[in-house]
Amino acid sequence: MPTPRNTGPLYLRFAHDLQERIDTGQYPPGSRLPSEPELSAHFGANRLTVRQAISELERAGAVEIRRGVGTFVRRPVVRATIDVDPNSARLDVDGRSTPLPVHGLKGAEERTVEVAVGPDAASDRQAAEHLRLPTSALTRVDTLITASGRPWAVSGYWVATRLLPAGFTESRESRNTTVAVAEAIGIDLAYDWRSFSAIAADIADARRLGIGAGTPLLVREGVNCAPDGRPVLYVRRRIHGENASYVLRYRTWRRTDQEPGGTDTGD
Amino acid sequence: MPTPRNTGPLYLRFAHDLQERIDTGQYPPGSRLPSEPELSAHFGANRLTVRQAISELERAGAVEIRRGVGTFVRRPVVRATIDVDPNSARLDVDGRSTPLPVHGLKGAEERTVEVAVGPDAASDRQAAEHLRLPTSALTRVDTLITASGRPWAVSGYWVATRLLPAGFTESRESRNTTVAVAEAIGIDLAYDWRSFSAIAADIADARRLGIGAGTPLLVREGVNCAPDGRPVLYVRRRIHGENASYVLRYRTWRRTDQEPGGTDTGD
DNA sequence: AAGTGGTCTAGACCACCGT
DNA sequence: CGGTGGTCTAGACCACTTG
Repeated sequence: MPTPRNTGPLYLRFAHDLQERIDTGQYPPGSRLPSEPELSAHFGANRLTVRQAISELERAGAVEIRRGVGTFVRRPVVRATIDVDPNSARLDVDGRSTPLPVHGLKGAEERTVEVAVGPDAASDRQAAEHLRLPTSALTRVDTLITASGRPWAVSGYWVATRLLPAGFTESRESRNTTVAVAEAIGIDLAYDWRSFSAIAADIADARRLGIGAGTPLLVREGVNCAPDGRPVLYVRRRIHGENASYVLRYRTWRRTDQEPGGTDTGD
Repeated sequence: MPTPRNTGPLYLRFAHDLQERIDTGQYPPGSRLPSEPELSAHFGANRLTVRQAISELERAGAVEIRRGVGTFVRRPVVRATIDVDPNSARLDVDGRSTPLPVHGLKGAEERTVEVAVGPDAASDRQAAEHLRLPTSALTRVDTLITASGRPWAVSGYWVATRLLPAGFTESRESRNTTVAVAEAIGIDLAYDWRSFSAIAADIADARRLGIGAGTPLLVREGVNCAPDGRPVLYVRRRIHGENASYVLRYRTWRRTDQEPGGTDTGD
């Protein structure tokens, strides 16, 4: 049984106190917490101290703060689920793209945000390593995927500059950037590897996604390779953690039939 | 080019200002930022406001704060990588466990922290749904995996109480809980599905992992099933996001030979 | 002992939301 | 308009680390 804080900083005690009230149903999902002045009076502490406690709950995902309205207990989140076929390494079939089905994501669009040649940040060096090229030989395409108009994910695509046709940097919108790149360079792409990790949103990503710095992001990285096995494309996508879940189904692989016309985002 | 904040709250402007100095190498990785009083004087703002800016950078993972010492620019993190064989759904081969190789994780141990019968929280209801049983019929085993003595991941294992032998709740330590469960119930387990997502550490997990609430966690969920396909075991593991990355290799599947005696954590 | 970050207070003003 | 949360200040004391 975890200790119910009778020691330590006040704001942590208050946070645990409030969390317990949420857990026991005293503040059920959707309900409003007492206002900051009310809690301040109740705990006999300064409003800033109470705010720090509430801030802990918000960072932990337990409450949602609505400015000018109040602080509310969050309901369980519903994630979009993305099926990853553990067995198929092919991205294209018969020249047509077969993006993975995404369930629970509506009205998705992928828009190019920025195109840079020969960048040199941490992720650029990562890409260079994976593609076995110097950063100066790479072009990076950054995109933003929105769903129903709201930011859903940011992605970076790295590919050798010399493979890209001259006009490529002009294309500003596409339904699936991986497929667009594959078509532009005229190479049939297959998966080499993919990886999943979690990071805190840095300040730049936070701004583009309209979330706070430090919000958990699900990171999907991967390399696509040519038929001869040479790595060609490195992708690094950051998705607001609450919005997605990648699923590997090992038994009976079948497309779920809910969400007809499921969005294809290149996942 | 992202806007260099000339508007908005002071603490965000300061945060962007400092982030830019980090990006441009004015404050290189490992270096110390000016102290809070120094920054306070430099920006001409209250120390609390400066602290709020630094707090943004810390949440974004850009700096590390060491109490009594200073605030330092973080170096790139090194993650343990866990290979996921996309093609094999079998957990046991010839009655021996074949856990997945983990690279970069040293001195791992899994210890049972708590055993509960018939719980009823959000994740318990999730488990009940996946196993198609009421929560009252389930036993949950919580474990903590440490690496070199430091917390690495917390896990929950849910299984039908009636399948477990009487003495199972006594076992306090095992090298691999999934295998221990499989042996205890005498069923050969295979993967049904696995999923990856990212969440903010809630207050309970944060305490067990020794991190702050809201820290990004990589969540691996999964169901293991019996040979006849019935779901038997539901696992939900939360790993400090910075510490792990799951990798699916689609080409030449081979065990990497670095990290000999690689730890087996049931991944 | 000196310097660092961590917590807390009291009070003020602002921005946003609903009625 | 009144109530909510968001930002900022000035000042105080504490806990921790290093020399």
